[in-house]
Amino acid sequence: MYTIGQVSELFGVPISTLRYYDKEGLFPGLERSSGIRRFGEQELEALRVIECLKRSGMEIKDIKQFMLWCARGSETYGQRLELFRRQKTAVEAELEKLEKVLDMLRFKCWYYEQAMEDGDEERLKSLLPDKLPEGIQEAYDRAHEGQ
Amino acid sequence: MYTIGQVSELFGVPISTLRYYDKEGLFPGLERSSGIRRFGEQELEALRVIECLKRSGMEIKDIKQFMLWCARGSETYGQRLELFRRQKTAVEAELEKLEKVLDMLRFKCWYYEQAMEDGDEERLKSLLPDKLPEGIQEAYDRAHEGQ
DNA sequence: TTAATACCTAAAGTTGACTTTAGGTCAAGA
DNA sequence: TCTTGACCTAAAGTCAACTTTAGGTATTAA
Repeated sequence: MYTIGQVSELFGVPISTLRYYDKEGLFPGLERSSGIRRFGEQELEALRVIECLKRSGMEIKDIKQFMLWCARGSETYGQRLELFRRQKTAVEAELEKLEKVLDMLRFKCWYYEQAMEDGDEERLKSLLPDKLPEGIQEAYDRAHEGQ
Repeated sequence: MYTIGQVSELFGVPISTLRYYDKEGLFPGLERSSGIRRFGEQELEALRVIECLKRSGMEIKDIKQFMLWCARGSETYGQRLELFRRQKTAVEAELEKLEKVLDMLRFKCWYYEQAMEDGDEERLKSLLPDKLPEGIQEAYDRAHEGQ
C-alpha cells in the first residue's frame, strides 16, 4: 500500500493531479485509513491505464466511465473491449498523422540545411514542388498530400 | 488568391479559427483588399506548417515566432532549422510513447476478449504478470516497463 | 513545546485554443 | 428596395485539465 506522496514519486504525477483524479472518480474503490488515501496494486494499474488512455486522447469523464465499468464486474467486459478497440483505432490513426508530420519536419530540416549552405532559397524554390532529390521528394509529397 | 471562406473549405478549418490565427500573428504578410483577407500560396503553406507544428505539440505563440523568423529572411535560417530539429526530436519521442500506448491497448483488447470467452478473470489473473502467451507478453512488458 | 512534514478539503484561479456574440459593411439578385 | 450571403471587428464566453490558495489535522523530531 502506498500514500499519495509515494505514488506521486513513483509515477512522476503531481499530488494535486492524483487528488483531482480521485475527485473526478477515477479510483472508485480507493481505500482510506482515517481520511488518508491508501493506493493499492489496483490503483497503480488504474493509474497506468489512465496515463495510457489520456495519451490516446480520451477525456477524463470517459476514463471515469471505464473505471465504473470495471467496478461493475463481468457484465461490462463487452463495453470495456469495445472502448479499447476504439482507442486502438484512434491511436493507429494518430500514429499515421504523426508520420506525416514527421515527413514535413524531415523536409523542413533538409530545406533549411540547404538554405544555410546556399545563403538563400533561390535554388530550393526552383526545385519545388517536384524536382527535389530522392528521399526528400517522397517526404515532401507525403507531407503535402491532400489540398 | 483565396478568400477566408475558400481556405476554410479547402483545409477543413473553421473561419473563426483562421481569423484567430491571423489575430495571433500567424500570417504576418497576409494581404487585404478593402478590408478583406486574401490568402495566397504563401499563406496556404503557412497553414500547412501551422497544422504540422500544432500536431507536433507546439504552442501558437511559438509558431508565431517561427512566422516572424520567416518574415525576417535569410538571417534566421539557423533558428528555423534548430526549431524544426527540436520538433522532429519531440515527435520521434511522442511516436515511441504512442507505440507503448498501443502495446497497452493491444494487451487490454486481448485481455477482454479472453475475459468474455472465460466469463471471468480468474484464469487471466493467474497468467499475470509473466505467464502470458507469446506476443501478448511482449506487449504487456513494453506497456508496463518503468514502475 | 514547538516546529516541520505529510496528509486533508473546498473553492477559486489559470492556461491555451478556440468559439460565440453583437454589431456592422458591402455587393448581388429578386 | 430589400434581403441574403460573405465578409469584418472587438470583446466576452467556453472547455478541459489542472494548479493554487487558504485553512485545517495528525504525527514525528529536536
